Amino acid sequence: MIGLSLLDDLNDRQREAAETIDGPVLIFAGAGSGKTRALTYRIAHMVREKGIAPEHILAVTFTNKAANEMKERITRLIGDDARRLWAGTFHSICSRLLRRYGEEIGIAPNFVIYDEADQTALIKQAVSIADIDSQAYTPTRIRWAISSGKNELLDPQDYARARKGPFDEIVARVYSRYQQALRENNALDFDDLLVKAVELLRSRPKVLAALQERLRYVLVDEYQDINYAQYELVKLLSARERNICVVGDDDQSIYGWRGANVGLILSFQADNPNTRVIKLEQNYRSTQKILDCAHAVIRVNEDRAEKRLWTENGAGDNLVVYEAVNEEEEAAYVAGVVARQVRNSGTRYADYAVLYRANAMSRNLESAMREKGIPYEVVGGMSFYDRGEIKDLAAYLKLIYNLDDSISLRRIINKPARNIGEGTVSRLTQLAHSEGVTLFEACRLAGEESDLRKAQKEAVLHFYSMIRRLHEDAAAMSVSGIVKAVLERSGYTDALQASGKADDADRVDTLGELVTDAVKYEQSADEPSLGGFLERLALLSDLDKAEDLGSSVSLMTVHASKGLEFPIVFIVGMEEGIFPHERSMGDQFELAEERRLFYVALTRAQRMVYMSHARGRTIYGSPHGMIPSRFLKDLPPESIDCKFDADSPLMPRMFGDEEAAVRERTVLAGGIDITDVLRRARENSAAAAAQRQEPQTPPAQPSGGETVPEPTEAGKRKPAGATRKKAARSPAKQKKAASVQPLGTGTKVVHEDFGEGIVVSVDEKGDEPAVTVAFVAKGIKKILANHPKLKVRR
DNA sequence: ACAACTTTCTATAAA
DNA sequence: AGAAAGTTGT
Ligand SMILES: Nc1ncnc2c1ncn2[C@@H]1O[C@H](COP(=O)(O)OP(=O)(O)OP(=O)(O)O)[C@@H](O)[C@H]1O
Repeated sequence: MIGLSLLDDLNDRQREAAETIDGPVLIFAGAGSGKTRALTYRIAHMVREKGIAPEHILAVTFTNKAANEMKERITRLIGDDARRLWAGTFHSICSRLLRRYGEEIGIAPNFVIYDEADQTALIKQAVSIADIDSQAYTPTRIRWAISSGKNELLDPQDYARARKGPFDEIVARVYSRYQQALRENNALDFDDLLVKAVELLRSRPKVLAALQERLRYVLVDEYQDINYAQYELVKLLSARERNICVVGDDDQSIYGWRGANVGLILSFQADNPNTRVIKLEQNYRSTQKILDCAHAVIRVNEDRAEKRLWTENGAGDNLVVYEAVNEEEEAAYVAGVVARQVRNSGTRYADYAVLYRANAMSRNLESAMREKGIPYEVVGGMSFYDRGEIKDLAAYLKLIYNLDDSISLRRIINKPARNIGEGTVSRLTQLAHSEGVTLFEACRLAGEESDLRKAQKEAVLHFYSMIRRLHEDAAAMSVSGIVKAVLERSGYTDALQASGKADDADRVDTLGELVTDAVKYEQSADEPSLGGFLERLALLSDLDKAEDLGSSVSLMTVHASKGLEFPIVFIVGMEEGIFPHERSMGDQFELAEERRLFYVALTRAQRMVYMSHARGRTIYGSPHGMIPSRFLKDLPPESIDCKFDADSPLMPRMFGDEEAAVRERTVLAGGIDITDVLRRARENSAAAAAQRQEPQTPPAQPSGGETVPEPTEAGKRKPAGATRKKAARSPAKQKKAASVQPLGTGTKVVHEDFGEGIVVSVDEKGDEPAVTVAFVAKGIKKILANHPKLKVRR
């Protein structure tokens, strides 16, 4: 439909990237410069103009959602051929590879994928057998160590050889047992998917050759966050044709903690002779002020490739830094701004994202959103798929799919209660050991002859035949049919319904949703299968799992927001110990990564950013005083407005006895000196006041109007969340919004009844913005910002 | 074996 | 504060 103008949507540099299809290409550029778009169009161009069959192209993305959206966009550009493209995350691609070719290296095609909880459970077993002090060496720490070993492609022997201390010694021992246990369970953990895929390609030249023949063009997005195993995989696959195009930004490397190595993108050019390096400098996403702030933050880091971005989008509004009393008030502020803007400024809920450093911080935000009736969607954290009942159901499915999976078996053998307790399970384990059979087979043996009591024998045998029958029947059933059969035959639903508790009724509903999920899967998958469904369950990213971002406010971690964009972004919890996180504060490298993370957060925004920090916060149930994040200090003062809330009873004191206020607040904050907060607040109020004197200064309240960059195309990795046109606003709304504009902290005002005064704070929590004004004659009063008797004093 | 109660631990980030 | 783990009584 686009004809010859396919590449018209690209600038010159992007077009160069899209047209250079042979040999190594590195697209290296800052945030929002159109890297992903260049990649997408490059694929379309290859198929459409260069006649390359889509099945010869492999595109690796960071989430499956990104892969699907890329496919969809390419489908729009070139038609249904795009469906034959290979696109996905490293993990899903490896999983598919191993299902197909895994037997070559001894992996049965019905392997199951172990998630973190399964891994930890397995390590616990390995640790207990190995008689290791599990106090000093927690399963979690060992899991981390094993995982980082795997990311470097170290097998247990390599790990033992490279050990550096007593901890590594233990890890090496556990690692070896752990791998043994995985084999016995016919399971792979997340990291194994990569490790085994590399092993396959390295050791089976025929398989490698077949894949190289098929995958002649390899493209990788977000290359700054790949680990060594992934690097090796890409290298192997692209070794023959050497048509490898990678895209990334060293400033956005935020996954070092899980083994990603930013050096791999920095050395790409050296690694691949004749690499064409393409740098993109025009930013299409954000306002100049957002870019200024982002650059001011990231330039502090050393050892980075300097990239200066420019934009035609205009300056935009000043970014806002809000000081909240505590986390609740912070959340109320966010919800208040959203509610008011959606009401008054013609924005939509989907235009907003609230970003935070840690998943646990979503709680307050959620309740604030609920309170104001704002639709929201939490990405990641404790989601649908993490609920106990879903994991139970998944465990049933895994066991039915792979009868060797003892971890899943243990999980559900007594769910619902079947009178098979811990004691019985450990007897079964012993039996399995002594007879050299799987735990599942041990159930059958135990039912025939063993020292179990009659009731237990029957229960175990009954469980065995139930699973056995499901396993056999599954072959002829649809995925949703299997799911339903499990729920019925296991008695799981019955038990929940019989309990009569409200929570359990909710659980029944949740399980019903998984049935729906299975039906949807059947409809969308090319060849639906239980294995495919389980793979999806295991490998979907948090972002993939989230639904309906198109009509709600998105709540997610900064990590999850990578690659996305939103018109308006909130970044909450800008405090020392939170962002940067205290566990990163002791290490320069980790601190630099925290800074990059903040850079990523800022650069998600198209037209407005609100940052907030709380003076106090409840952590582990007890109150803590918080210091504003060091990153806030790096923001250019001329591009930000600071606000704080005078409703806190302490604030007015600042105008009288400031020292007392400081003392009082120091106590409030748990003994931590917050003088710095006050100093900064004063400075910024003064700066803001000074700025407001100048006529051309944009208003503090984002109007959703003039400075808004043009709406994006159907929208990046965020389908329905595109920006609204400004023309849609009614004159009445415009007038209303306009009258609110100039009242920021420090503004001098005059009131018909109260006389002259100065704005002490702006309250955005309510539906209508209110200001607290210190009147010279009448003292401090709180008034609606658009009150007709209130005027700005020139 | 299991429900109800008490104590301890927890919250980086994620496929 | 809330979840997980541990403990007690039936
Ligand atoms: N040539 C262009 N003309 C107009 N808009 C563009 C152009 N290229 C990209 N854009 C828009 O700019 C925004 C950012 O593009 P894109 O997501 O591709 O950037 P990116 O470099 O991948 O960003 P990030 O580094 O954050 O992942 C998108 O909304 C995209 O539609």
